[in-house]
Amino acid sequence: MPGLVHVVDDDDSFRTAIARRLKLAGYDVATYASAQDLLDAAPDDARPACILLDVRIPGLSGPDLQTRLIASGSTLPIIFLTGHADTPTTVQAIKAGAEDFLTKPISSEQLIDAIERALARHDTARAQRGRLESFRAHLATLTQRERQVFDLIVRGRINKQIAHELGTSERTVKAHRHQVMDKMQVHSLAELVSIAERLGIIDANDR
Amino acid sequence: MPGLVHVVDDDDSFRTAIARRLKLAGYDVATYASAQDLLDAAPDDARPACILLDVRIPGLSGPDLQTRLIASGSTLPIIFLTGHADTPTTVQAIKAGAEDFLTKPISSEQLIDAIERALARHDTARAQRGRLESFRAHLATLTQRERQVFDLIVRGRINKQIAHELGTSERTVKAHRHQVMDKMQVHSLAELVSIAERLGIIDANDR
DNA sequence: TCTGATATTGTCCTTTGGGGCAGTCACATC
DNA sequence: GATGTGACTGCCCCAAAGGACAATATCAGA
Repeated sequence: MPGLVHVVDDDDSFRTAIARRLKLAGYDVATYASAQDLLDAAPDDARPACILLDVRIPGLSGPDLQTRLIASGSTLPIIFLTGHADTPTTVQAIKAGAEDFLTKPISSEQLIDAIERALARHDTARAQRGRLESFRAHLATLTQRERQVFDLIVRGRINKQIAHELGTSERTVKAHRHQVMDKMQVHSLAELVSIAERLGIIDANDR
Repeated sequence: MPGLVHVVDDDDSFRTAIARRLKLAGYDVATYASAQDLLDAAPDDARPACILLDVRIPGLSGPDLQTRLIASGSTLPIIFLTGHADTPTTVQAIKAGAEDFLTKPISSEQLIDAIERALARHDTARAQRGRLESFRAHLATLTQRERQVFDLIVRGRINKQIAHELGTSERTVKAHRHQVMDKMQVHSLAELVSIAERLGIIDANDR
């Protein structure tokens, strides 16, 4: 499946021109006249895609849209494109994770380079997010008690200590522990700790 | 201890002027006429510090110096300062991890804001690096065999499997395992896995 | 009121991990 | 040749974890 490029620009003639160039290069293209149009379309993360975004557009600005998308949890990489770049905006956009910041006019070669990088990054980001999402989903099925036990397990406590800290018996902890391993779909403590670490559950300074 | 600002700029009058302003603001200042001068001085990571760096200087350019410093493992945050900013350079510098990219003339307020951010980031980066360095140092004391056992332990293998994979006995694995726990100075499998995860030793797709 | 989810606990047994004690073997260094 | 280090291993014992089977208690809903 070809990559999908979401083009957001208020200039009709620019949109059609860039869309033609990108389609020629083998990409699927979706165009939007405003940031709000793209938000309304709610592009999915399901396929390799990126956003080609003008900085100065009526209504929500490019950076505004970037902020909204990040807040909504999107991992779509953004390539900014602008006629006139000012340094603070550039710095801010890149710091916020934009894939690139290009100035018009732009050569097809440069543009396609940037798009390829963006699509590649989206791929890895999606894969990574997919794994984490799956872990988080499992984690969400834990009951309160199971979650407490989970937290103590991955911090290296033994059942006896956990039982004491939770004011219950060692046998009960074993039962919860079993549930945790089952629900998280892991077969070893090592896997469980790996996952907890990747989800940022383990504080570096708590031992 | 006040923050230390390394100022790299080939313009004598600018260096002295900026040094005066920074000292007034309560910082320690070291000045360098060229990138090479700073490399020769080999500033240490031991105290809160940052680099205020002109992009265009004779010899090694600002971005060149940035590349060298990153390659050498420095965690000193870099604030670029330039008379004329071009977009590709700005993008590249920020992507490479520069703390900020400012244009001359710069207000003291903006400058000090940037320096404060840089110093704060340096602090956390140093703390984090310190912890990792300590883990790495412990890891380096493991013998080949212990390291093999370590790798298998943190991937969730049980002693029996490790013994089989290494073609040795379970008792021997236990002995190595003991050495590993001892040398890494941890008291639980969970801690060991945490460390391995933070050092990037566990591949996400190996289970 | 009956049901399902959650939390709790017991007994019994097996597997796994941890470690003391003791000893062999190879290899390098002094 | 003595010494030291790393790798290897057996026997024995204890602690911790895992799981089978069984059971009680609470509470929210249907």
